[in-house]
Amino acid sequence: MSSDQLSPLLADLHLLTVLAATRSFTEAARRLGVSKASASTRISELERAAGVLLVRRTTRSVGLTDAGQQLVNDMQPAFKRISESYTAARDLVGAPRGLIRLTAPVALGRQHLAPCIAAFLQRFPDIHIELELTDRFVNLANEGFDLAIRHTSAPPETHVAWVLCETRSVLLASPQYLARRGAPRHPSELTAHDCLLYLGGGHGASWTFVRQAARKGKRKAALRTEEPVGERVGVNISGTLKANNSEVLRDALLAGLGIGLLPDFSMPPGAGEGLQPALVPVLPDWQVQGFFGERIYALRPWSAQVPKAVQCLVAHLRQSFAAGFSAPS
Amino acid sequence: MSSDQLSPLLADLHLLTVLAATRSFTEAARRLGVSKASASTRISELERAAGVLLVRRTTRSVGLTDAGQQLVNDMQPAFKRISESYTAARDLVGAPRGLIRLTAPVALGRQHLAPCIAAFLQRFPDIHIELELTDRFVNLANEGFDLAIRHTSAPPETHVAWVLCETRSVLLASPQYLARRGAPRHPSELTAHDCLLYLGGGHGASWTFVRQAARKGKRKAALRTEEPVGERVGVNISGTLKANNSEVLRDALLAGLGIGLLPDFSMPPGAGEGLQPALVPVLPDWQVQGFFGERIYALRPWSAQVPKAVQCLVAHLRQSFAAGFSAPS
DNA sequence: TTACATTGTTCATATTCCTGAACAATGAAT
DNA sequence: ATTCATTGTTCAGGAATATGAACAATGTAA
Repeated sequence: MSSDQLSPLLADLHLLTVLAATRSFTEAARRLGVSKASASTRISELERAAGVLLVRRTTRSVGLTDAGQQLVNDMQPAFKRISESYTAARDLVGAPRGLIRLTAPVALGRQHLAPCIAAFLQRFPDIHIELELTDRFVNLANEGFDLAIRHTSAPPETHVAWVLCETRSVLLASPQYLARRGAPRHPSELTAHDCLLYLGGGHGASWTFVRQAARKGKRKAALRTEEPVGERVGVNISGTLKANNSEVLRDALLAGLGIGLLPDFSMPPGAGEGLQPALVPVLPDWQVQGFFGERIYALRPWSAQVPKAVQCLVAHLRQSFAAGFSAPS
Repeated sequence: MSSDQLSPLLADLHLLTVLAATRSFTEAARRLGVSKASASTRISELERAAGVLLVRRTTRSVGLTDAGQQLVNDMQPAFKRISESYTAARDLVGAPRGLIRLTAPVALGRQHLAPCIAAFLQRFPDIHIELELTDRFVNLANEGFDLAIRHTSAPPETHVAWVLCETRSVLLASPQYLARRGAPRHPSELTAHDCLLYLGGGHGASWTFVRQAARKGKRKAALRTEEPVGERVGVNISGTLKANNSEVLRDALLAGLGIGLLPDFSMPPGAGEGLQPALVPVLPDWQVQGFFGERIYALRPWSAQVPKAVQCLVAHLRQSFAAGFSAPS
């Protein structure tokens, strides 16, 4: 059939693919920057033109008919290709520009990403960013994201992954708590403490400690211990508060509710520093392993080439994150 | 880059690919069924959005810049795929419909195709046909045709080819001419005659004859000749009229201007029949080879699947053409 | 169950985009 | 060189589309 009468339907067909991904008129419309009224009308119009029902509407949930799903499956790579070709052409000249849809964990995003991004946007005024903070692991390709910041130890192989920086997990408590309950001197003593547990990421209620050389300022003291470096100790922990939000945990730590594990970049400013530190390290000679990821990555669904704007953002983030987070003393 | 802001540009990008194929705003606009004003504005808008010059305008001829050509090359297969997917979905249910852009040789088209098509359109009111008659060999894919009718002996391998019918070339003259100049009894005598030559198709000014068993009504007479069946004779012909239009040749034949070669389907109604035939066969025991093609084909650029409307048209044409053309006696 | 929040659809209004004719520019033919 | 036909662009009027608030329907939570 002549493809020439298809031009005005292209936008509608693209809308259909977005609708298939979001399974929601509201969300699809939002993502395309049109009103949901328009989205609704255009899909209806498309169905009328095609003569086939493409979308199954149950007034509350949106699904695709077999015909619609088949159509979307056939077209999706084509639209992806067109999009990539277009941005490639656009990137040929001039300053990088365009919209970057970015997702990141809530805490990391608020504390570190947002400031970086502010500076970035000032430097590249033609780049727009849409930042969605969520601790849910979104499917980048399906939900239309260009980049994700992830705190993990093993990035998925199906994506392009840039390392932004290394991270550590640090065991912390407030001086008030330690004064009240005493500071543990061996991981096994933690069973007698209130431990604050991070929910999510599929972790159980246990921490694995590895003995390591003490940090700089205390090297001589550490070398005096009888225990060998490399010793492993697993501890089942229990406590009064479990939360899936690291900021809640941090605030609980500050309030003296117990001993908790935080990624180093989540530590409040001034932790372990100064005369009256808000939080101090617990068991500094031991490192907790495999709880929080060991690196921060920028992830991107695989594509033929990376848009210049995304390249710039990643470069900027690498630079900012490489500057590092002040590690607890 | 997020592909989501791309929706409104899709139609423009598609227009760009058509513009690349036609190298003309006027023609591209016509093919897409929009005004050239719109085509012009939209391309300008696209260039502004992309920030790159895509089209090289010399006010008279349209070319693409490197960036534009690259972009079109990248997107073309994607648009083709989308188009095919869409028509496939549309073909899932209901009566066949849609637009078929069809090209055919002028004479064949006017004389035989047009009547067939009239009946076809009546049977399938939802199918629209755009018929372009030209003796130029158009590039189907580039110029956006869905189907071509060709009179040839070897269809290109890159296309899907359906045989509509077999054809023969027939040597004819008017009774008046033969009465005036005498009827040749052997091909070699043609050098003394006025021969009407078809230009085009890359043929030179010679006809190759092969002796064959005489036709039905004269079998006994033919068997009496001394010459063996299969004898080949090449004749360099000359004459007063050469034309690239078989209808002009036919009219010249009718006017008694000479002896000419016509494909059997181009013969005027009643040729060789009745008491006062308008044209009579010349050298009926000889068959001219390799001049006009030996078959009529329907050709189609290769694609994953053939739209239902095109299938129906081809089936209809096969049926109509198989009924055959009344062969000269 | 009963509210509630959210979803998809509808409709009058406003915006956008397309149209068709007039114009300027150019290549071909005389 | 000059004419002529045709091309691409521009502009004002008009058709088609998008908008957003109001509505009805449905999954969820208490």
